[in-house]
Amino acid sequence: MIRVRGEAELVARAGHLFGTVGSEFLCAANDMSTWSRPNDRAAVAQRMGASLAEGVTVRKLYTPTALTDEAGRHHLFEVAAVGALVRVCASPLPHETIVIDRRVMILADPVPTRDRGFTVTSSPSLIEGVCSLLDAVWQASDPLDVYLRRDRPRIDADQRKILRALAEGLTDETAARRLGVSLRTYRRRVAELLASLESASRFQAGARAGELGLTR
Amino acid sequence: MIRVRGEAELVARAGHLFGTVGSEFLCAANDMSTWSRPNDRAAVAQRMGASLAEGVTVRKLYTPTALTDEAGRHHLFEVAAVGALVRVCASPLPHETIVIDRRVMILADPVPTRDRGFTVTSSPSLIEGVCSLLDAVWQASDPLDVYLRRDRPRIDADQRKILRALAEGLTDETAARRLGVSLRTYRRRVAELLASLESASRFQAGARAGELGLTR
DNA sequence: CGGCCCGTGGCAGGAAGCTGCCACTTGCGC
DNA sequence: GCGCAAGTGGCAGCTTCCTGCCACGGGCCG
Repeated sequence: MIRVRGEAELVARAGHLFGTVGSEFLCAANDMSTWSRPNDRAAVAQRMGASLAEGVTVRKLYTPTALTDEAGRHHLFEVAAVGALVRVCASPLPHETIVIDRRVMILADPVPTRDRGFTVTSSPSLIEGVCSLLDAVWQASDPLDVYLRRDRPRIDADQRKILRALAEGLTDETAARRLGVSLRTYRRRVAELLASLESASRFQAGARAGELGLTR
Repeated sequence: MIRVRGEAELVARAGHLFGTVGSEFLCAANDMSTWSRPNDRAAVAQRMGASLAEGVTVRKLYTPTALTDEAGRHHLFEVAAVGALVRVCASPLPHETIVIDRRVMILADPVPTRDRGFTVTSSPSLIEGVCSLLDAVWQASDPLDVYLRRDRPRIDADQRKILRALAEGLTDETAARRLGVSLRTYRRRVAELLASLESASRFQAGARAGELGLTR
């Protein structure tokens, strides 16, 4: 377990670790303040793209802070586009945490003091402990798209009726009769609803609707 | 930072820390397996009571596992009764974590291997990092009473996999292949899931699952 | 060993859901 | 009137999903 001061020293002493990702890259932080310089960030994105191509899982956990500035949003969309899993967490994450292959962990001190401190460790017990916590936070967080979709799909009164019928577990036939439309039309409506919820199956649509609180 | 093996050694080398709690005692774990012997547990409860009387904040975070056996339930109610804050977290916490006054941290290895390993550290950066994660999980968790009030279906790890496949909008065929079971078995599982969610249709099950936050 | 329970998987037949096609109505503007 | 667009409903054929039935392969117990 070592301590370093400043990004420069971190890069010097642990930078090589970023090039040797084997299977998993995990990162949790408030925002993108660490790799503040655009070219650094671009380099990171590029390397990440290469890793993803090799089958590495990349998970990034940020708070809404990361979405406030345009650069941050852009970066997140970018990494999400190349296949990284991005989630947004409601609680603050002042200590940026990076875990590589569950073998090395980098823990940053909060907020960029002039020379930010970093703790680098490879202790399995520490890493596993932190990872299980990270996993717990991860589970409790929203995927980027879900977070952004919050209250996005516009659902009108008619669609809401369909939604409610579906949520009650009615068969299409029953629901159609209740709504006073033909089976064909009802199903058309359901299909439209699935489309507006961007879902491939009724279950998925239900899940989305439930997450978004549309069923209550 | 030191490593110890077995509860006995932990008590010998770090036991004194439990007596010197100044302001905060934080504990997160799957269940009560650590202090498995009843008299130990009673002693812990007693000391905790004393601490609480002195104005110490005690926060305990457990998973539903801790509530499965009668002894665990009892212990949790007991500590909650004397003023400890108890919350229940949906994600597993295999590495028991104890933090005292944000100055000392004990990280346990998972599951009682014969001689369970413990990592004890007083590194501020590590502790603060872990604490911010713990706080994040804490925030996302339900207080014990809230948790108990909500009657949610018990979903095990296998069912959760099914749930996730469904929530992704996969067809049964794809999902079955991914989970490595036959189509028949997969559908059996889905049917079981619908039953445990008391749903008549997949949409309804999705909606329930979404509402209960089971899809993340 | 035989008998039993349980979980699994294949199969088949049926139910439910999906959608393209077309015909019909309604409403609007020319 | 005609033409056009949009919404509806019936039909058909397809896919997906549901489930009862039976066979097979462990474990477990007497």
